[in-house]
Amino acid sequence: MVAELPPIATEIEMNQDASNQIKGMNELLYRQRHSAAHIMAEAVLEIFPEAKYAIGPPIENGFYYDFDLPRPLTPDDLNDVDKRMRASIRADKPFVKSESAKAEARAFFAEQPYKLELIDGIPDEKVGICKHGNFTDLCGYPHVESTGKVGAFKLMSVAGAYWRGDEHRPMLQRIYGVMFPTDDELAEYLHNLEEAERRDHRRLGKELELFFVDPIAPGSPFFLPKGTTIYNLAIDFMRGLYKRYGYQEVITPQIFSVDLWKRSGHYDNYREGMYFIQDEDRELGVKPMNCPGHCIMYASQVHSYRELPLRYADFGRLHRFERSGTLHGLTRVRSFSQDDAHIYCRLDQIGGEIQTLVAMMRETYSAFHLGQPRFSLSLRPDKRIGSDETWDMAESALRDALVASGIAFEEIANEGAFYGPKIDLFMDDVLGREWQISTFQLDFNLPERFDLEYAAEDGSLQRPVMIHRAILGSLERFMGILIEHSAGAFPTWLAPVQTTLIPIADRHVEYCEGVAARLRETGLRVEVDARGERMQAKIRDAQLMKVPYMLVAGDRDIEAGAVSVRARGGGDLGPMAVEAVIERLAVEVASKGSPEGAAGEA
RNA sequence: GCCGACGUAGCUCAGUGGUAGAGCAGCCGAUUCGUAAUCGGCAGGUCGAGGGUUCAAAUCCCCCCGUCGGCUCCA
Repeated sequence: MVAELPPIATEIEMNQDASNQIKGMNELLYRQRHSAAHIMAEAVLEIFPEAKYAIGPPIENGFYYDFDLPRPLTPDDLNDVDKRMRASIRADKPFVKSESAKAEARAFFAEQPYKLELIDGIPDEKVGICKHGNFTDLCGYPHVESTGKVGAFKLMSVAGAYWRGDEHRPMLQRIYGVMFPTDDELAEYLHNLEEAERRDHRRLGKELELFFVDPIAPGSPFFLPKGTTIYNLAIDFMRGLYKRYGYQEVITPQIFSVDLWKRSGHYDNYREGMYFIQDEDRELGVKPMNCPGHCIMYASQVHSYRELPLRYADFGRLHRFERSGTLHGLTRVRSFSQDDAHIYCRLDQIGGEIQTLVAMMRETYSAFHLGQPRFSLSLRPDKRIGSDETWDMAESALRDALVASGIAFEEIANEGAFYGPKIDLFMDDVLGREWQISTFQLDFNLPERFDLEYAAEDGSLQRPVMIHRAILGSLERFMGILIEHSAGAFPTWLAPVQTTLIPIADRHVEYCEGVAARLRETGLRVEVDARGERMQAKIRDAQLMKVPYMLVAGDRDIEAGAVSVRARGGGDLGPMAVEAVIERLAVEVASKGSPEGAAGEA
């Protein structure tokens, strides 16, 4: 295996434009991170010569490599790997690329089952080989010229990872590292990580007294009064939209006979995600989704084309079994409710409905001060129901609606559900993990299974199409994302406590209670901090609880019929008349603003 | 579920075979103060559950529960 490839510096075209697929990585960084993975494998093989090595790609903030090792890695091993990597980098060994015939490569990697499997999966006749020092790897991707050219790195963790992500295949040990071009950028990244931990919704949920989870109910959060306030405000907000956008809210059962789940197909396809209860005479399933119940409701009445689109909204509580290892604060839970709705409409109404959903989504993301989500459009999979004409129609209806709304989106072939194409919206959490929030899914299947019909203009009976849609998605998950994006400093309309009255001395408590009563009359959520603490301590505590406005009252204020206003983040705003404060807060609440500025754009 | 780490007071954490600790929070008392922590006292733990080793276990071993990170960003 010899034949030299062209020198690295002359652009080797990268497989599938690999570096563009990963967020925030230019080609140099891609090469550096990829090279670092090779250097790490070199180090691990020095320690464990018998190790089997699998794959080691560059990733968003660094790189990883998967190994099959004789024993679990310890933190000491990581230090050892780190040291050996730095030695290799100091030695500045050149990366030498070549190609070899598959047969030669198979002979070379005879003791490396994972490499052999990779070779089998490569369509070309020749495979890439990359060597530096004594380490040789199967590799078709570009590197830096030599080990000394990589950036600043730090090994982060060891984790289990199934070979090829398949839980039926062996579990390997994955070492994660981060790498940036310079020491400063690495330090900044590590600093940002620490900052991110401070705004982790699980931490803030406890600190701000919003929610907690207890081992007594894994994956099922308890919402404390303050968290419940926010949760209900989110629901109120959606109800407000429903009035304007023509939705009808409904209430449907929690537990259904398995007959329903058999008819809907959930029993066959989703059973492992459901909870079942044995009644005295039959088996019942706790609902993981509202859609079958809504279909029963739709079918309970006769429908005319004049009623369509018919929009049923439901905040019903859903239960889904999630594997214990996947539970995560509010973002992956077993018990939750959604701002769920199902729209029954004609095929030609799909486009208009989607455009309306985008408008609702924009209002919502703006009101909650979230940024722009990432959109994806998932197209027909191989295994599907419905005719090609129907799919053509449905896919272009979704695509056209997005284009008409000026939305940038990514089309993903083959990722749609078997029952229809869908649009998903994703937001990052504070650690850069992406979660699905909103979803708009077409469904040709359930109307079929439940034999849903409407009377058309010509008197014939037609089948409606169904749109599953949620804008906040799981309210639990939404709240988790909301907490992290706001760092707990919610816009005023959402803050569980909107103002705290701070009497300077005991003799000012009565006045504060009077002001608080006046504020409550206008619908504000107000507390009076009447503890025997100093004003400074009360301010500090209110700041830590991220209360938007602190109203301080002492002798001077009482005399003037005023309060001294302090805004969260804005400092001391000086004395204001009580009625002026009410006016300011009313405007801010109505505009969904915050003390730090107006509502964000979505 | 699987791999690894972790689980000590309400919270954050110290304690690695020999009498369970600190800070904050809580309670009581004093202080009545002008924009991010007033002072003093008191109380608070079957050391996640169960089993084992040992004269002796928070500490070592086994098992269970839970939490945290990870489990295709595909040579």
